[in-house]
Amino acid sequence: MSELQESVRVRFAPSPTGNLHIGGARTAIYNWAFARRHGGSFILRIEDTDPERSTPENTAQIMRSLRWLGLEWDEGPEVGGAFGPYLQTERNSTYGEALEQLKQRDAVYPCFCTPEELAVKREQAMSEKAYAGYDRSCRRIPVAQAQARIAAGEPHTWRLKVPLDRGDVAFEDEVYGLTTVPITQLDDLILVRSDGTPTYNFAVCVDDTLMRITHVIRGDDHMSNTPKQILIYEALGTRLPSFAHLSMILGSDGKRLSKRHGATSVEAYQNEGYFPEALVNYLALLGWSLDGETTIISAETLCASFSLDRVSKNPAIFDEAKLAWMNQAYLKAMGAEAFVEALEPFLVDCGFMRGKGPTVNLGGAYTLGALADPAAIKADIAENKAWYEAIHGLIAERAKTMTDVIPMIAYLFGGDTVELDPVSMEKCLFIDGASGIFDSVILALEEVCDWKGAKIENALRQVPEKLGIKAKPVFQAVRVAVCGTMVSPPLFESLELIGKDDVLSRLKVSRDILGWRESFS
RNA sequence: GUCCCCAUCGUCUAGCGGUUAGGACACCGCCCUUUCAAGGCGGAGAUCACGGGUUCAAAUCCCGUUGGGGAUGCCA
Repeated sequence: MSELQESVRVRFAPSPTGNLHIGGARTAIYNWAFARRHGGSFILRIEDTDPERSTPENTAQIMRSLRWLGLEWDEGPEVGGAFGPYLQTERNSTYGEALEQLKQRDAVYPCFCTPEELAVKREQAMSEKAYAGYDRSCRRIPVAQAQARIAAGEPHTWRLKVPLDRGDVAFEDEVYGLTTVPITQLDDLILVRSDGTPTYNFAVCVDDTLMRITHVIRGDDHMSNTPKQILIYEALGTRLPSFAHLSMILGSDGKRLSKRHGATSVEAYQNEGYFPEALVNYLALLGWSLDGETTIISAETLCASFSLDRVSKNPAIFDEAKLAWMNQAYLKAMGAEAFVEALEPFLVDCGFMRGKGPTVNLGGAYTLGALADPAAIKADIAENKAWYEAIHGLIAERAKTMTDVIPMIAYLFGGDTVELDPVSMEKCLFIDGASGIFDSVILALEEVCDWKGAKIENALRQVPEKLGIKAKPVFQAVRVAVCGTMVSPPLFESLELIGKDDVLSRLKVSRDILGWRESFS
């Protein structure tokens, strides 16, 4: 790699034709980490030259996702910078100037072929022989004649005059190494469309030059564009940036990641309750490795150690299970305070209000659009921080994402009642002598003054001892009565959080049910 | 069609001429245990896509084949 004689400047240049997807996020992460590693600048540029598919909403969403991931850009939309504007649609005059320059250098020529004509030519050439691009017919039009046609208002594009005597185009890719493309494969590509707007390849070269980009780190799909762009740089007479291409991220079937693979956008993972740190960690290691051993890596370490020569050339299959595992690793490692902060939006969305139960409960699914007042929920969290923080210890070893947490903790919010799961009742509640056991349990718990997990456990352990039965069925019955199901977070801590009065109420409900049941048999 | 690129356990990867081919996820078993997890320990899993070379020695270097991906747009 050549010496970095000037400060590193890299860019992430998404086109806002959709939201930020997994592949784009990884490209952004590598650019960002590379900039941080070299004390350079990370620039965001929006490539919105396609008016058909670009929307301001997508631009906003992409920026939201980047910020959520913690990838702050040093220059770009909303933060400014000395080389703006950073939206290509706002840079039209710049491309116009660049085109003028190329005209003066005799590096371009007008092409009057219509899209229809070109399509016919292409199809014909493809079927007959090896098609290698535009046949350059308009290049042979005499200058005076071309000028006259332009003056007459005939629609035309501007094409690059690829030097016929130039040898093959070669470049040293920072991850793929030397790549050479025969010049015969490169045609006179269109730089400026008939409507005066620049094409992707042209805009990229002009912008990367003007924005002083030193390293172009981008998706693999641009590998074949690179030789074309090198030709444009040469026509412009500007220095080439370094290039580094990143292999693609594939779905579980080895095919290009798409909707049918499930969540592909960063936003979707955010909504599913993944942590940005975990996503960044996972994505960073999907195609790059520190040493082959490290699986959990902080953003700081990533920024201190990222290098292009350890980027993998192989396309990688996106493994949801590993991401989920990693997310849990972050969940376990994060402090209770940070956990509550992350949990709050999910509680608000689901309408979980202490004592009032989950507001929206559709057959076990807690969905967005709750009825509870968000302000009230937030206030309750603020006033009872310790209570909410205790949840972390209950679920960290059991949940992978925040959306896992929600159904897991619903029972904590029911106040004096809980929804009882029929299967769990059948298996663990309706056991021999259950109502007697419950009488003892209630009696024992009523006597607990200091309502803490350890005290509750002591009291509860005495029940099976006195009755001369095993502890397990007793605990399981209590679990069902208080938590609603036979599978739940730790029992004693749960009882502590639910509170003595509510626990006793729930136990009495079950005791009554057992009483009625026994009276019928 | 033509051009470019890629190829190590199911998955992500380490490896850069000499290793019992290492780690992580997933999987299986045991331990722990009031449930579920988590954790600990152990296991299975890769003839390094295939075929030729080069070399005393090849997963590592070279050539070919096969398979996959990308480009070949007035999309990016």
